[in-house]
Amino acid sequence: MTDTRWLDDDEQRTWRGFLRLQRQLIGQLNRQLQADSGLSLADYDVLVQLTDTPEGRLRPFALQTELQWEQSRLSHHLTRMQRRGLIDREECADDGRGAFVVLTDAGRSAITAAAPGHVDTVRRLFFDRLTPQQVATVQQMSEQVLDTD
Amino acid sequence: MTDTRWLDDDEQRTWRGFLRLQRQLIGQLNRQLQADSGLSLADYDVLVQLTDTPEGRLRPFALQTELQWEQSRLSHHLTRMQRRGLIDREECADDGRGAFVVLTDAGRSAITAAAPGHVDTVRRLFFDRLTPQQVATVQQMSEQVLDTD
DNA sequence: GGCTAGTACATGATGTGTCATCCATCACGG
DNA sequence: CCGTGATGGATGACACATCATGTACTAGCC
Repeated sequence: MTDTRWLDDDEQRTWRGFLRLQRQLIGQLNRQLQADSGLSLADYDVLVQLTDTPEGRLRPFALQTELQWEQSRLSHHLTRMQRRGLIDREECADDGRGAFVVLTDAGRSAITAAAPGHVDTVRRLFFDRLTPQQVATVQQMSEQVLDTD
Repeated sequence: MTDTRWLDDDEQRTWRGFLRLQRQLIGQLNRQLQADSGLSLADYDVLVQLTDTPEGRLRPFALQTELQWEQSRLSHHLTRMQRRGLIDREECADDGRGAFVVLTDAGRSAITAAAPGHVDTVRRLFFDRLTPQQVATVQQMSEQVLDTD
């Protein structure tokens, strides 16, 4: 057990800043979405995946790998979204265990209504405040950090 | 109402990458802390603030401004931490409305035990995977994005 | 003193994420 | 056909975050 290399002041500032940045961004995005269209960021992500398919239907496990969510989180979330009428579940003929998640009309109009405002907010809070060089760095970082695992 | 400037593919990748990066990092940090010392990241942050004071006592509103938490989140969280014996509440003589949050012995030993492993993890997952230049960019970014508001 | 704001904090309701666990079904070797 | 293990998915319990609201006290101001 070697000695811990504590974070120096600079590193502390960076780390705290990163945590705060991330919490602020997510928080504001969530509030904007919630206020303007009654959706959460998670709802939005699910709906986007569904609208990206021609039929507006996906197997949950496909959604799961797209979103990189835990399986039970997805299941719970789908239950809540179904209760709110944004999606529906259908049985899967091919696989007796499986199911389909289907976009409802309400779901489709919700995402259609929400998208412009959300994209504007992402642009305003994130891209507009960073230089192209910084944006490129973020891209690199996410690849580096995520791949190394 | 002008037309929405949608995100191009590159921007989409960057944004998704950032979201995923952040979720992964927080998730792993939380799991490590939880597994190794039974604390959450939030617990850890509260305890750090308390240990930074000579007496291990702070007014909740001071904690709030340090952590930048919502007041009710803090209050709920303190209730849970108190129930687990990590902190205690005391009345404040100066201000009849106020209170003090005090570090208990259990709380102090919990943070002492947790700190090395947590710092190691932060280093391993974040700092060790980034170049000094990237770290500097993160620092800049958090300042830019957070100040602009 | 009495009125009015504002501050410090708590609480309840509700939505969200995680863990552990369970059930049904599929795939496959015997 | 029959086990055995893997896969697709649901569920209950619980920790956590947020919103709206409530309570108690302080601090002016008349």
